[in-house]
Amino acid sequence: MVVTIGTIDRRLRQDGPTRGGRPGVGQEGPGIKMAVSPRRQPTLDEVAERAGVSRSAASRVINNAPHVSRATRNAVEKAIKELGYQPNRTARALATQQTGIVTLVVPHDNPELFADPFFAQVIVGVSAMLEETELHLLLCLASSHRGRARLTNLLRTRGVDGIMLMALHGDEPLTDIIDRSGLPTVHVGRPLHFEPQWFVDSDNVGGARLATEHLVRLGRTRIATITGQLATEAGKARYRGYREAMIIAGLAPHGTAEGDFTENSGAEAMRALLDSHPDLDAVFAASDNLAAGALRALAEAGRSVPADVAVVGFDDLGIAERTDPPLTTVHQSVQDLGKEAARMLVAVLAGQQPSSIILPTRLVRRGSA
Amino acid sequence: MVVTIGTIDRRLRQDGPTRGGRPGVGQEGPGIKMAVSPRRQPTLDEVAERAGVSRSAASRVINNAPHVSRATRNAVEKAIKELGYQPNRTARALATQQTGIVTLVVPHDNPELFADPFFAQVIVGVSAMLEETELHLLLCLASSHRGRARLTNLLRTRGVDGIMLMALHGDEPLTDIIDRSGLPTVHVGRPLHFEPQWFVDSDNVGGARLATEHLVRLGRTRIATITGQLATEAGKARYRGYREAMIIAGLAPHGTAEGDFTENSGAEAMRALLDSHPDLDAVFAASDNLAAGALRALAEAGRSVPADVAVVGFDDLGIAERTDPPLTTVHQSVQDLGKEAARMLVAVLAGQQPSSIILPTRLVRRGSA
DNA sequence: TCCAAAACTGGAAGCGCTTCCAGATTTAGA
DNA sequence: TCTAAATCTGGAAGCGCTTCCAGTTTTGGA
Repeated sequence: MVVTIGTIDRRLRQDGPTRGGRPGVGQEGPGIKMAVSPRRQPTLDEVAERAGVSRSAASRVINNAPHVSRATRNAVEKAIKELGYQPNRTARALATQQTGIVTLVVPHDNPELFADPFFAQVIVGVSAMLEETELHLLLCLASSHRGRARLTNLLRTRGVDGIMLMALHGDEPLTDIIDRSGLPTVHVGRPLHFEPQWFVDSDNVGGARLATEHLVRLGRTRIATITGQLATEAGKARYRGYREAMIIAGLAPHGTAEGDFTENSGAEAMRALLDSHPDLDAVFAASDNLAAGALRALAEAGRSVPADVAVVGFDDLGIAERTDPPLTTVHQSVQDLGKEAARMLVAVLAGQQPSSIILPTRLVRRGSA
Repeated sequence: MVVTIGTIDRRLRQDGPTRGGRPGVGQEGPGIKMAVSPRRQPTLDEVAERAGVSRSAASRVINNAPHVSRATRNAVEKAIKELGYQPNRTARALATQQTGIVTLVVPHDNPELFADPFFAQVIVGVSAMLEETELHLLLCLASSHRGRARLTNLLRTRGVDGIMLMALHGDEPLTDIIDRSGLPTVHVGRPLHFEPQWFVDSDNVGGARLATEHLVRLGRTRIATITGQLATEAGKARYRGYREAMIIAGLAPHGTAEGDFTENSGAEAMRALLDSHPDLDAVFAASDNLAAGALRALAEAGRSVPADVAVVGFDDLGIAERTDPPLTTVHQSVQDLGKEAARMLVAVLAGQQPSSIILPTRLVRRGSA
């Protein structure tokens, strides 16, 4: 039977002693078991018995531990194969105190924000790296209070072995929660107010310099900038890169407007700049979204790009190719960001002390500058 | 170039063979433990002792089970509060045979594909729904052979309680793996060759009809279509919707070209259509990406949209607003897709028998038609 | 006041695996 | 051939929680 939305009865746990099936949901009574009862998997004991050895011997074989004779190993391996045995993950986790799961935490006040391709790219990178290990990825989008509570619970109950945190805003209450958990944590992008022990970040300052220097090289002298939130490390860093490049070039900043990394804010900022500095001949926007907005505003104002005003963006996550004109921008490899973060976390979990990493950026020339 | 930042000094307990940290990775020797040793969490026994009751009583309190006197409950709750106790997730999972984790499986042959905003939206929806429960989300991007093996392992070792599967292609080997696992599975989007017991899908046929009917209503009569892969349920369904609408309108299809849901393939298909049916006056593209490509090709061919050729897309995931002209398209609520899938899985896990769901679509009028 | 029924309680047996340890077996050196 | 060292082995004790069960206490009706 198929029903269109609206008709379905969405009661989850109704009154009465429904067990709900979830540990910790907390109801009473004899629970309903899972609708689909999986056939029982063979246990280590069964393997051991079949192989005619003790459970410990079997365990040693499985874990590749020493002190196993050739004969024992063979017998156990045979039994494993015959039974199609796979060690139970949970039992193993309980015994070893390690879950084999790491989490990527993405705080966000607005679910839409997660739709930014940035996150998808990080996830792709993380996941590509983890695929080479035995670790699995738990994705934790923590927004609401409830979301944070869930995360706290996850960490305190030792539900994961390690954390990758995308620290977005300045004062993320999550950092505290995470700190308190004592779990190894790798930051994807640096937070605003401190430098974590382990992080991987793009070279935002360097990238912004690259962009600005490019504009200088084109002979532009009245170069404005549209920044991202300055309450963001990336926002600050890109702004810094711009200023440094300007100073080195012996130029004075020619207009600054703060956006919030969105296209609309970019358009708005551009309008403000055109207002305050009508003679500007170039603008460095701290993200492609901002730049796209700026392009729109410039078009509306009748300025041609790049003839009248050259524009450079930052990110190169796809939008840059679709603007009109296509955007000259600073490319950062977000997948690598994720990949390196995962690699770093794996190293930490293995007891190593990896160094934090700053990934290079590069200029991609297209039509807008 | 990768710049490493400083050397962080943090005490580490070195020496001895590295354990690798991962269960199942299989090394020998006395391992180093985790770099960061978390302070031990209090156990249920400690709670029970402090409360002066038995462990079972304490457990009952925590699980809200019946047969607990007011006094016992109070004592235990007090102890819990004082100790800051949180039940250990793994231990509980072992005892209850439920992990409290569900997985969203996204098969993909190309990591880039995952960057499609579609997935992000599904994740946002899933995650929003799960936030209301005690369940966590494990994201499984299974591509390579290794990825599939990992998934198999995850399922066979009972690492998750349930599955949400985005069945993309026709003959996904994963369906087999998943079937075999016996775990409750909800499909996000229907697979090509069979109708699963539990799925949630958008009304692709209806949406395509909406789109085509709109073109008919505009007075267009030579309406072509650019389909997605016909080896895809969505591709097939949208094509079907188009044909149905045409039949109802008493019109004959006026050109069909198959794309693969990408912008480039859309452009290519459009060129082919212009070639074979130069007199077409409208086109229904089975996705916004396809439509965006079509718009490009039309512009290149000097046809004006919508004057010469009206274009309608499908999806409405952001791109539609940014094309030139903005795309009239069929809106599907992908977040809801995720949300409903999660809700359905939760219901199944709770022992219910939810009905599958087909979510409505609606036409969004913009500039292209 | 008494007694059966209802409500509560803690002991104990798991869940499936790892790992310590003491004893048994090999191995190799003399 | 004998013995110390090296290697292997299985028993047993966890990991931290749930849950069955039998015994104990309360309750309430007569």
